[in-house]
Amino acid sequence: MDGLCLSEIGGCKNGRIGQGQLKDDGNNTKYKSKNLEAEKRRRLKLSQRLLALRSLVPKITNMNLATILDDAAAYIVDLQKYVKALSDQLLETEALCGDGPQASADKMTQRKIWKEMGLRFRNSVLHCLSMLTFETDWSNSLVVGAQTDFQVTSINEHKLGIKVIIPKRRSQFTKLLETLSICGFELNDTSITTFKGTMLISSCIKGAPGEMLEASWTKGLLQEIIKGI
Amino acid sequence: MDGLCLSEIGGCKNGRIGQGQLKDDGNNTKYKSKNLEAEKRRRLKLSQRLLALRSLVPKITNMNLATILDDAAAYIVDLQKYVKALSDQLLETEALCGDGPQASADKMTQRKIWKEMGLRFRNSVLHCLSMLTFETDWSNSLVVGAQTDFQVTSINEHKLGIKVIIPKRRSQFTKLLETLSICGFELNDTSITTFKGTMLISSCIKGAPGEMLEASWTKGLLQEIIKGI
DNA sequence: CGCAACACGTGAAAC
DNA sequence: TGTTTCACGTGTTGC
Repeated sequence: MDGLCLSEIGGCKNGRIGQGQLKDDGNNTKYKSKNLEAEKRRRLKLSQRLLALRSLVPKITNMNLATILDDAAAYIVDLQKYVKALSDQLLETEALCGDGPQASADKMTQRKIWKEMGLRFRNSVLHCLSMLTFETDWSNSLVVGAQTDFQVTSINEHKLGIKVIIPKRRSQFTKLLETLSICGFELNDTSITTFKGTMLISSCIKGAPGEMLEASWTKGLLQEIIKGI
Repeated sequence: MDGLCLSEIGGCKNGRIGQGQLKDDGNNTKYKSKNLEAEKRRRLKLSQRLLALRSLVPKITNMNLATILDDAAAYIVDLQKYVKALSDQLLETEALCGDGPQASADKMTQRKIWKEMGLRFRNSVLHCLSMLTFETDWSNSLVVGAQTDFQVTSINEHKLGIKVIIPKRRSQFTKLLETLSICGFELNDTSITTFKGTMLISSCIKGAPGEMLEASWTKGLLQEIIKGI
Protein backbone atom coordinates (compact mmCIF):
# COMPACT_ATOMS: atom_id res chain seq x y z
CA MET A 1 0.00 0.00 0.00
CA ASP A 2 2.84 2.33 0.66
CA GLY A 3 5.45 3.49 -1.73
CA LEU A 4 5.00 4.99 -5.12
CA CYS A 5 2.04 2.89 -5.95
CA LEU A 6 0.35 5.11 -8.45
CA SER A 7 -2.09 2.51 -9.53
CA GLU A 8 -3.56 2.30 -6.09
CA ILE A 9 -3.32 5.74 -4.62
CA GLY A 10 -4.51 7.34 -7.81
CA GLY A 11 -7.80 5.56 -7.58
CA CYS A 12 -7.07 3.16 -10.37
CA LYS A 13 -9.16 0.08 -10.10
CA ASN A 14 -6.34 -2.35 -10.52
CA GLY A 15 -4.21 -2.31 -7.44
CA ARG A 16 -1.07 -4.28 -7.69
CA ILE A 17 0.32 -6.33 -4.90
CA GLY A 18 4.00 -6.04 -4.36
CA GLN A 19 5.73 -9.34 -4.14
CA GLY A 20 7.50 -7.99 -1.09
CA GLN A 21 9.37 -9.91 1.54
CA LEU A 22 7.16 -12.95 1.51
CA LYS A 23 9.86 -15.28 0.32
CA ASP A 24 12.06 -17.03 2.88
CA ASP A 25 9.65 -16.37 5.70
CA GLY A 26 10.20 -19.63 7.47
CA ASN A 27 13.10 -18.38 9.54
CA ASN A 28 13.26 -14.86 8.30
CA THR A 29 16.79 -13.75 8.93
CA LYS A 30 16.94 -11.79 5.69
CA TYR A 31 19.16 -8.87 6.51
CA LYS A 32 16.38 -6.37 5.83
CA SER A 33 19.09 -4.02 4.67
CA LYS A 34 18.70 -1.44 7.37
CA ASN A 35 17.25 1.25 5.11
CA LEU A 36 14.26 -0.74 4.04
CA GLU A 37 11.76 1.35 5.94
CA ALA A 38 13.49 4.54 5.05
CA GLU A 39 13.19 3.64 1.43
CA LYS A 40 9.54 2.90 1.95
CA ARG A 41 9.03 6.32 3.49
CA ARG A 42 10.89 7.92 0.64
CA ARG A 43 8.73 6.21 -1.94
CA LEU A 44 5.61 7.21 -0.06
CA LYS A 45 6.68 10.82 -0.01
CA LEU A 46 7.44 10.70 -3.69
CA SER A 47 4.06 9.26 -4.53
CA GLN A 48 2.35 11.93 -2.48
CA ARG A 49 4.23 14.66 -4.23
CA LEU A 50 3.55 13.12 -7.58
CA LEU A 51 -0.15 12.99 -6.91
CA ALA A 52 -0.13 16.53 -5.61
CA LEU A 53 1.39 17.58 -8.88
CA ARG A 54 -1.07 15.44 -10.73
CA SER A 55 -4.04 17.04 -9.06
CA LEU A 56 -2.97 20.43 -10.30
CA VAL A 57 -3.05 19.50 -13.94
CA PRO A 58 -6.52 19.61 -15.48
CA LYS A 59 -5.89 17.64 -18.65
CA ILE A 60 -5.67 13.99 -17.78
CA THR A 61 -4.46 11.59 -20.39
CA ASN A 62 -3.23 8.69 -18.34
CA MET A 63 -2.14 7.72 -14.89
CA ASN A 64 1.36 6.74 -15.92
CA LEU A 65 4.29 8.28 -14.19
CA ALA A 66 5.66 9.37 -17.55
CA THR A 67 2.30 10.73 -18.57
CA ILE A 68 1.95 12.69 -15.38
CA LEU A 69 5.26 14.35 -16.03
CA ASP A 70 4.34 14.97 -19.66
CA ASP A 71 0.99 16.47 -18.78
CA ALA A 72 2.49 18.66 -16.13
CA ALA A 73 5.14 19.92 -18.52
CA ALA A 74 2.60 20.59 -21.25
CA TYR A 75 0.36 22.37 -18.78
CA ILE A 76 3.19 24.58 -17.61
CA VAL A 77 3.97 25.50 -21.20
CA ASP A 78 0.33 26.34 -21.79
CA LEU A 79 0.13 28.43 -18.67
CA GLN A 80 3.26 30.31 -19.64
CA LYS A 81 1.82 31.01 -23.07
CA TYR A 82 -1.41 32.11 -21.52
CA VAL A 83 0.32 34.45 -19.11
CA LYS A 84 2.23 35.97 -21.97
CA ALA A 85 -0.88 36.44 -24.05
CA LEU A 86 -2.73 37.96 -21.13
CA SER A 87 0.13 40.32 -20.36
CA ASP A 88 0.25 41.49 -23.96
CA GLN A 89 -3.48 41.91 -24.03
CA LEU A 90 -3.35 43.91 -20.85
CA LEU A 91 -0.70 46.19 -22.25
CA GLU A 92 -2.66 46.69 -25.43
CA THR A 93 -5.83 47.46 -23.54
CA GLU A 94 -4.03 49.95 -21.44
CA ALA A 95 -2.63 51.45 -24.59
CA LEU A 96 -6.14 51.76 -26.00
CA CYS A 97 -7.13 53.70 -22.95
CA GLY A 98 -4.54 56.22 -23.97
CA ASP A 99 -2.97 56.60 -20.60
CA GLY A 100 0.69 56.04 -21.33
CA PRO A 101 2.59 58.27 -23.75
CA GLN A 102 4.66 55.36 -24.98
CA ALA A 103 1.70 53.07 -25.12
CA SER A 104 0.73 53.59 -28.75
CA ALA A 105 4.17 52.58 -29.97
CA ASP A 106 3.94 49.39 -27.99
CA LYS A 107 0.54 48.81 -29.43
CA MET A 108 1.87 48.69 -32.96
CA THR A 109 4.50 46.11 -32.14
CA GLN A 110 2.09 44.07 -30.12
CA ARG A 111 -0.34 44.01 -32.98
CA LYS A 112 2.24 42.16 -34.99
CA ILE A 113 2.27 39.44 -32.41
CA TRP A 114 -1.38 38.63 -32.93
CA LYS A 115 -0.76 36.83 -36.15
CA GLU A 116 -1.68 33.37 -35.21
CA MET A 117 -5.23 32.37 -35.24
CA GLY A 118 -5.46 31.51 -31.60
CA LEU A 119 -4.20 34.87 -30.57
CA ARG A 120 -6.46 36.66 -32.97
CA PHE A 121 -9.29 34.68 -31.53
CA ARG A 122 -8.34 35.78 -28.08
CA ASN A 123 -8.47 39.34 -29.22
CA SER A 124 -11.89 39.10 -30.75
CA VAL A 125 -13.30 37.16 -27.85
CA LEU A 126 -11.95 39.54 -25.29
CA HIS A 127 -13.34 42.39 -27.32
CA CYS A 128 -16.75 40.84 -27.35
CA LEU A 129 -16.29 40.22 -23.70
CA SER A 130 -15.57 43.81 -22.86
CA MET A 131 -18.34 44.97 -25.13
CA LEU A 132 -20.81 42.74 -23.42
CA THR A 133 -19.95 42.93 -19.83
CA PHE A 134 -18.70 46.39 -19.37
CA GLU A 135 -19.89 48.83 -21.97
CA THR A 136 -23.10 49.35 -20.17
CA ASP A 137 -24.16 52.57 -21.78
CA TRP A 138 -27.62 51.55 -22.78
CA SER A 139 -28.88 55.05 -23.38
CA ASN A 140 -29.40 54.28 -27.05
CA SER A 141 -30.90 50.91 -26.47
CA LEU A 142 -34.25 49.97 -27.81
CA VAL A 143 -36.51 47.83 -25.76
CA VAL A 144 -38.30 45.79 -28.34
CA GLY A 145 -40.15 43.48 -26.04
CA ALA A 146 -39.99 41.66 -22.80
CA GLN A 147 -36.59 40.16 -22.17
CA THR A 148 -35.47 41.62 -25.45
CA ASP A 149 -32.92 44.32 -25.87
CA PHE A 150 -30.28 45.31 -28.31
CA GLN A 151 -27.67 47.95 -28.91
CA VAL A 152 -25.70 49.06 -31.91
CA THR A 153 -22.41 50.87 -31.70
CA SER A 154 -20.20 52.00 -34.53
CA ILE A 155 -16.72 50.56 -34.58
CA ASN A 156 -15.58 52.14 -37.83
CA GLU A 157 -17.20 53.09 -41.12
CA HIS A 158 -17.47 49.50 -42.24
CA LYS A 159 -18.04 47.72 -38.97
CA LEU A 160 -20.75 47.78 -36.35
CA GLY A 161 -20.82 46.19 -32.97
CA ILE A 162 -24.17 44.79 -31.93
CA LYS A 163 -25.34 43.10 -28.83
CA VAL A 164 -28.68 41.44 -28.61
CA ILE A 165 -30.70 39.81 -25.87
CA ILE A 166 -33.48 37.56 -27.05
CA PRO A 167 -35.49 34.83 -25.42
CA LYS A 168 -33.78 31.52 -25.80
CA ARG A 169 -35.80 29.52 -28.21
CA ARG A 170 -34.68 26.79 -30.48
CA SER A 171 -34.28 28.39 -33.85
CA GLN A 172 -34.09 31.96 -32.68
CA PHE A 173 -30.45 32.52 -33.29
CA THR A 174 -30.46 30.58 -36.51
CA LYS A 175 -33.25 32.78 -37.80
CA LEU A 176 -31.40 35.88 -36.78
CA LEU A 177 -28.29 34.72 -38.58
CA GLU A 178 -30.29 33.84 -41.66
CA THR A 179 -31.99 37.17 -41.78
CA LEU A 180 -28.78 39.04 -41.29
CA SER A 181 -27.19 37.02 -44.05
CA ILE A 182 -30.08 37.75 -46.36
CA CYS A 183 -29.79 41.43 -45.59
CA GLY A 184 -26.16 41.33 -46.65
CA PHE A 185 -24.52 41.49 -43.27
CA GLU A 186 -21.49 39.44 -42.49
CA LEU A 187 -20.84 38.32 -38.96
CA ASN A 188 -17.18 38.45 -38.14
CA ASP A 189 -16.60 37.79 -34.49
CA THR A 190 -19.45 36.50 -32.45
CA SER A 191 -19.98 35.24 -28.95
CA ILE A 192 -23.13 33.70 -27.60
CA THR A 193 -24.07 32.69 -24.12
CA THR A 194 -27.33 31.50 -22.69
CA PHE A 195 -28.56 32.23 -19.22
CA LYS A 196 -31.85 31.71 -17.51
CA GLY A 197 -33.89 31.46 -20.64
CA THR A 198 -32.32 34.39 -22.42
CA MET A 199 -29.68 34.44 -25.04
CA LEU A 200 -26.99 37.09 -25.17
CA ILE A 201 -25.33 37.67 -28.49
CA SER A 202 -22.43 39.95 -29.15
CA SER A 203 -21.15 40.34 -32.65
CA CYS A 204 -19.11 42.48 -34.93
CA ILE A 205 -20.91 42.75 -38.26
CA LYS A 206 -19.65 44.01 -41.57
CA GLY A 207 -21.62 45.17 -44.54
CA ALA A 208 -20.92 44.42 -48.16
CA PRO A 209 -17.46 45.53 -49.35
CA GLY A 210 -17.33 49.25 -49.90
CA GLU A 211 -20.61 49.77 -48.20
CA MET A 212 -20.80 52.24 -45.40
CA LEU A 213 -22.56 51.10 -42.30
CA GLU A 214 -24.31 53.81 -40.40
CA ALA A 215 -25.28 53.01 -36.86
CA SER A 216 -28.70 54.58 -36.57
CA TRP A 217 -29.89 53.32 -39.92
CA THR A 218 -28.70 49.83 -39.19
CA LYS A 219 -30.32 50.00 -35.80
CA GLY A 220 -33.67 50.54 -37.35
CA LEU A 221 -33.15 47.63 -39.69
CA LEU A 222 -32.04 45.39 -36.86
CA GLN A 223 -35.07 46.39 -34.88
CA GLU A 224 -37.26 45.19 -37.67
CA ILE A 225 -35.31 41.98 -38.00
CA ILE A 226 -35.54 41.21 -34.31
CA LYS A 227 -39.21 42.03 -34.26
CA GLY A 228 -39.69 39.68 -37.15
CA ILE A 229 -38.02 36.62 -35.76
CA MET B 1 25.16 6.19 -17.00
CA ASP B 2 21.66 5.51 -18.11
CA GLY B 3 18.54 5.42 -16.08
CA LEU B 4 17.09 8.00 -13.82
CA CYS B 5 20.44 9.25 -12.66
CA LEU B 6 19.51 12.77 -11.77
CA SER B 7 22.82 13.52 -10.20
CA GLU B 8 24.60 12.95 -13.46
CA ILE B 9 22.26 14.16 -16.14
CA GLY B 10 21.33 17.18 -14.17
CA GLY B 11 24.87 18.46 -14.17
CA CYS B 12 25.61 17.65 -10.56
CA LYS B 13 29.28 17.37 -9.95
CA ASN B 14 29.15 14.04 -8.20
CA GLY B 15 28.45 11.31 -10.69
CA ARG B 16 27.62 8.02 -9.12
CA ILE B 17 28.53 4.67 -10.53
CA GLY B 18 25.91 2.01 -10.33
CA GLN B 19 27.09 -1.20 -8.81
CA GLY B 20 25.47 -2.98 -11.69
CA GLN B 21 26.01 -6.52 -12.74
CA LEU B 22 29.63 -6.77 -11.74
CA LYS B 23 29.07 -9.50 -9.21
CA ASP B 24 29.21 -13.13 -10.25
CA ASP B 25 30.98 -12.35 -13.49
CA GLY B 26 33.10 -15.46 -13.53
CA ASN B 27 30.56 -17.53 -15.35
CA ASN B 28 27.84 -15.00 -15.77
CA THR B 29 24.70 -16.96 -16.29
CA LYS B 30 22.58 -14.50 -14.29
CA TYR B 31 19.09 -14.68 -15.71
CA LYS B 32 19.10 -11.10 -16.88
CA SER B 33 15.34 -11.08 -16.33
CA LYS B 34 14.23 -10.51 -19.91
CA ASN B 35 13.08 -6.93 -19.35
CA LEU B 36 16.33 -5.59 -18.07
CA GLU B 37 17.01 -3.39 -21.07
CA ALA B 38 13.39 -2.39 -21.32
CA GLU B 39 13.54 -1.21 -17.75
CA LYS B 40 16.69 0.72 -18.55
CA ARG B 41 14.94 2.43 -21.42
CA ARG B 42 11.99 3.19 -19.21
CA ARG B 43 14.20 4.82 -16.61
CA LEU B 44 15.98 6.79 -19.28
CA LYS B 45 12.70 8.06 -20.64
CA LEU B 46 11.55 8.99 -17.16
CA SER B 47 14.73 10.89 -16.45
CA GLN B 48 14.38 12.77 -19.71
CA ARG B 49 10.82 13.72 -18.97
CA LEU B 50 11.74 14.70 -15.48
CA LEU B 51 14.47 16.95 -16.71
CA ALA B 52 12.20 18.41 -19.35
CA LEU B 53 9.80 19.29 -16.59
CA ARG B 54 12.67 20.55 -14.54
CA SER B 55 13.84 22.88 -17.28
CA LEU B 56 10.45 24.54 -17.37
CA VAL B 57 10.49 25.58 -13.75
CA PRO B 58 12.54 28.70 -13.12
CA LYS B 59 12.90 28.48 -9.39
CA ILE B 60 15.48 25.87 -8.54
CA THR B 61 15.87 24.81 -4.95
CA ASN B 62 17.50 21.43 -5.31
CA MET B 63 18.11 18.70 -7.80
CA ASN B 64 16.21 16.06 -5.85
CA LEU B 65 13.42 14.17 -7.45
CA ALA B 66 11.10 15.23 -4.68
CA THR B 67 12.22 18.81 -4.97
CA ILE B 68 11.64 18.83 -8.69
CA LEU B 69 8.07 17.72 -8.15
CA ASP B 70 7.58 20.23 -5.37
CA ASP B 71 8.97 23.07 -7.41
CA ALA B 72 6.86 22.14 -10.40
CA ALA B 73 3.71 22.01 -8.30
CA ALA B 74 4.47 25.33 -6.64
CA TYR B 75 5.21 26.88 -10.00
CA ILE B 76 1.93 25.68 -11.43
CA VAL B 77 0.08 27.17 -8.49
CA ASP B 78 1.91 30.43 -9.00
CA LEU B 79 1.08 30.47 -12.68
CA GLN B 80 -2.56 29.77 -12.00
CA LYS B 81 -2.72 32.59 -9.49
CA TYR B 82 -0.97 34.85 -11.94
CA VAL B 83 -3.39 34.01 -14.71
CA LYS B 84 -6.31 34.75 -12.45
CA ALA B 85 -4.82 38.06 -11.36
CA LEU B 86 -4.09 39.04 -14.94
CA SER B 87 -7.57 38.15 -16.07
CA ASP B 88 -9.13 40.19 -13.31
CA GLN B 89 -6.88 43.10 -14.01
CA LEU B 90 -7.62 42.90 -17.69
CA LEU B 91 -11.34 42.96 -17.09
CA GLU B 92 -10.99 45.83 -14.68
CA THR B 93 -8.89 47.78 -17.12
CA GLU B 94 -11.39 47.23 -19.86
CA ALA B 95 -14.13 48.32 -17.54
CA LEU B 96 -12.31 51.53 -16.80
CA CYS B 97 -11.55 52.05 -20.45
CA GLY B 98 -13.66 54.89 -21.82
CA ASP B 99 -15.12 55.74 -18.49
CA GLY B 100 -15.69 59.37 -17.91
CA PRO B 101 -14.76 60.76 -14.53
CA GLN B 102 -18.42 60.82 -13.73
CA ALA B 103 -19.46 57.21 -13.55
CA SER B 104 -23.10 57.93 -13.22
CA ALA B 105 -25.41 56.17 -10.87
CA ASP B 106 -27.48 54.56 -13.55
CA LYS B 107 -24.38 53.02 -14.90
CA MET B 108 -23.72 51.53 -11.53
CA THR B 109 -27.14 49.94 -11.43
CA GLN B 110 -26.70 48.67 -14.94
CA ARG B 111 -23.43 47.17 -13.87
CA LYS B 112 -25.32 45.25 -11.26
CA ILE B 113 -27.77 43.99 -13.78
CA TRP B 114 -24.99 42.83 -15.98
CA LYS B 115 -22.92 41.46 -13.21
CA GLU B 116 -24.54 38.10 -13.00
CA MET B 117 -24.82 37.61 -16.69
CA GLY B 118 -21.45 39.10 -17.31
CA LEU B 119 -19.75 36.76 -14.92
CA ARG B 120 -21.42 33.78 -16.45
CA PHE B 121 -20.53 35.00 -19.87
CA ARG B 122 -16.99 35.57 -18.80
CA ASN B 123 -16.75 32.03 -17.57
CA SER B 124 -18.12 30.59 -20.74
CA VAL B 125 -15.94 32.73 -22.90
CA LEU B 126 -12.85 31.92 -20.92
CA HIS B 127 -13.74 28.30 -21.24
CA CYS B 128 -14.05 28.53 -24.97
CA LEU B 129 -10.85 30.48 -24.94
CA SER B 130 -8.93 27.89 -23.07
CA MET B 131 -10.37 25.18 -25.21
CA LEU B 132 -9.25 26.91 -28.35
CA THR B 133 -5.91 28.40 -27.55
CA PHE B 134 -4.81 26.09 -24.81
CA GLU B 135 -5.38 22.57 -25.85
CA THR B 136 -3.60 22.50 -29.13
CA ASP B 137 -3.50 18.75 -29.23
CA TRP B 138 -5.05 18.06 -32.58
CA SER B 139 -3.96 14.49 -32.64
CA ASN B 140 -7.54 13.31 -32.60
CA SER B 141 -8.69 15.75 -35.20
CA LEU B 142 -10.27 14.63 -38.38
CA VAL B 143 -9.24 16.38 -41.52
CA VAL B 144 -12.39 16.46 -43.53
CA GLY B 145 -11.13 18.60 -46.33
CA ALA B 146 -8.81 21.39 -47.18
CA GLN B 147 -8.85 24.09 -44.53
CA THR B 148 -11.30 22.04 -42.56
CA ASP B 149 -10.71 20.51 -39.20
CA PHE B 150 -12.64 19.73 -36.10
CA GLN B 151 -12.24 18.20 -32.69
CA VAL B 152 -14.66 16.89 -30.12
CA THR B 153 -13.86 16.65 -26.44
CA SER B 154 -16.09 15.45 -23.67
CA ILE B 155 -16.86 17.94 -20.90
CA ASN B 156 -19.26 15.80 -18.95
CA GLU B 157 -21.87 13.19 -19.75
CA HIS B 158 -24.28 15.74 -21.13
CA LYS B 159 -21.93 18.28 -22.63
CA LEU B 160 -19.43 18.19 -25.42
CA GLY B 161 -16.91 20.79 -26.44
CA ILE B 162 -16.38 21.10 -30.16
CA LYS B 163 -14.13 23.25 -32.21
CA VAL B 164 -14.49 23.53 -35.92
CA ILE B 165 -12.51 25.18 -38.64
CA ILE B 166 -14.36 25.60 -41.90
CA PRO B 167 -13.84 27.78 -44.94
CA LYS B 168 -15.56 31.09 -44.51
CA ARG B 169 -18.46 31.14 -46.84
CA ARG B 170 -21.63 33.05 -46.58
CA SER B 171 -24.12 30.63 -45.18
CA GLN B 172 -21.71 28.07 -43.86
CA PHE B 173 -22.22 28.72 -40.21
CA THR B 174 -25.93 29.18 -40.57
CA LYS B 175 -26.18 25.81 -42.24
CA LEU B 176 -24.10 24.24 -39.53
CA LEU B 177 -26.32 25.71 -36.86
CA GLU B 178 -29.44 24.63 -38.66
CA THR B 179 -28.22 21.07 -39.04
CA LEU B 180 -27.15 20.85 -35.44
CA SER B 181 -30.52 22.14 -34.36
CA ILE B 182 -32.27 19.59 -36.53
CA CYS B 183 -30.14 16.86 -35.02
CA GLY B 184 -31.27 17.90 -31.57
CA PHE B 185 -28.17 19.59 -30.37
CA GLU B 186 -28.33 22.74 -28.35
CA LEU B 187 -25.53 25.24 -28.57
CA ASN B 188 -24.87 26.78 -25.20
CA ASP B 189 -21.78 28.94 -25.37
CA THR B 190 -20.32 29.69 -28.69
CA SER B 191 -17.55 31.83 -30.04
CA ILE B 192 -16.76 32.47 -33.65
CA THR B 193 -13.93 34.28 -35.28
CA THR B 194 -12.94 34.61 -38.90
CA PHE B 195 -9.44 34.89 -40.13
CA LYS B 196 -7.92 34.76 -43.58
CA GLY B 197 -10.78 33.01 -45.24
CA THR B 198 -11.37 30.47 -42.51
CA MET B 199 -13.87 30.42 -39.74
CA LEU B 200 -13.04 29.12 -36.30
CA ILE B 201 -15.94 28.01 -34.15
CA SER B 202 -15.74 26.90 -30.56
CA SER B 203 -18.86 25.72 -28.85
CA CYS B 204 -20.24 23.84 -25.94
CA ILE B 205 -23.13 21.71 -27.14
CA LYS B 206 -25.74 19.89 -25.16
CA GLY B 207 -27.95 17.06 -26.22
CA ALA B 208 -31.60 16.63 -25.42
CA PRO B 209 -32.37 16.57 -21.67
CA GLY B 210 -31.41 13.25 -20.17
CA GLU B 211 -29.57 12.21 -23.24
CA MET B 212 -26.03 11.03 -22.90
CA LEU B 213 -23.55 12.53 -25.30
CA GLU B 214 -20.70 10.28 -26.22
CA ALA B 215 -17.71 11.95 -27.80
CA SER B 216 -16.70 9.45 -30.45
CA TRP B 217 -20.23 8.85 -31.61
CA THR B 218 -20.94 12.55 -31.84
CA LYS B 219 -17.69 13.06 -33.65
CA GLY B 220 -18.82 10.76 -36.40
CA LEU B 221 -22.13 12.56 -36.68
CA LEU B 222 -20.44 15.94 -36.76
CA GLN B 223 -18.11 14.73 -39.44
CA GLU B 224 -21.05 13.84 -41.60
CA ILE B 225 -22.69 17.18 -40.87
CA ILE B 226 -19.60 19.12 -41.77
CA LYS B 227 -19.12 17.09 -44.90
CA GLY B 228 -22.67 17.79 -45.85
CA ILE B 229 -22.73 21.52 -45.50
C1' DC C 1 28.43 6.51 12.62
C1' DG C 2 23.72 7.33 10.77
C1' DC C 3 20.77 9.61 7.33
C1' DA C 4 18.99 10.65 2.93
C1' DA C 5 18.99 10.05 -1.98
C1' DC C 6 19.63 7.19 -5.81
C1' DA C 7 20.28 3.58 -9.65
C1' DC C 8 19.83 -0.95 -10.34
C1' DG C 9 17.83 -5.65 -11.20
C1' DT C 10 13.76 -8.30 -10.69
C1' DG C 11 9.06 -10.52 -10.24
C1' DA C 12 4.70 -9.58 -11.40
C1' DA C 13 0.47 -7.38 -12.92
C1' DA C 14 -1.73 -4.88 -16.68
C1' DC C 15 -2.40 -3.81 -21.30
C1' DT D 1 1.23 -13.99 -27.19
C1' DG D 2 4.91 -10.11 -25.93
C1' DT D 3 5.44 -5.41 -24.26
C1' DT D 4 5.07 -1.87 -20.79
C1' DT D 5 4.70 -0.21 -16.24
C1' DC D 6 5.16 -0.74 -11.52
C1' DA D 7 6.78 -1.54 -6.53
C1' DC D 8 10.13 -3.60 -4.14
C1' DG D 9 14.66 -4.64 -1.79
C1' DT D 10 19.37 -3.71 -1.98
C1' DG D 11 24.19 -1.79 -2.46
C1' DT D 12 26.25 2.48 -2.82
C1' DT D 13 27.46 7.33 -2.44
C1' DG D 14 27.69 11.91 -0.28
C1' DC D 15 26.79 14.60 3.69
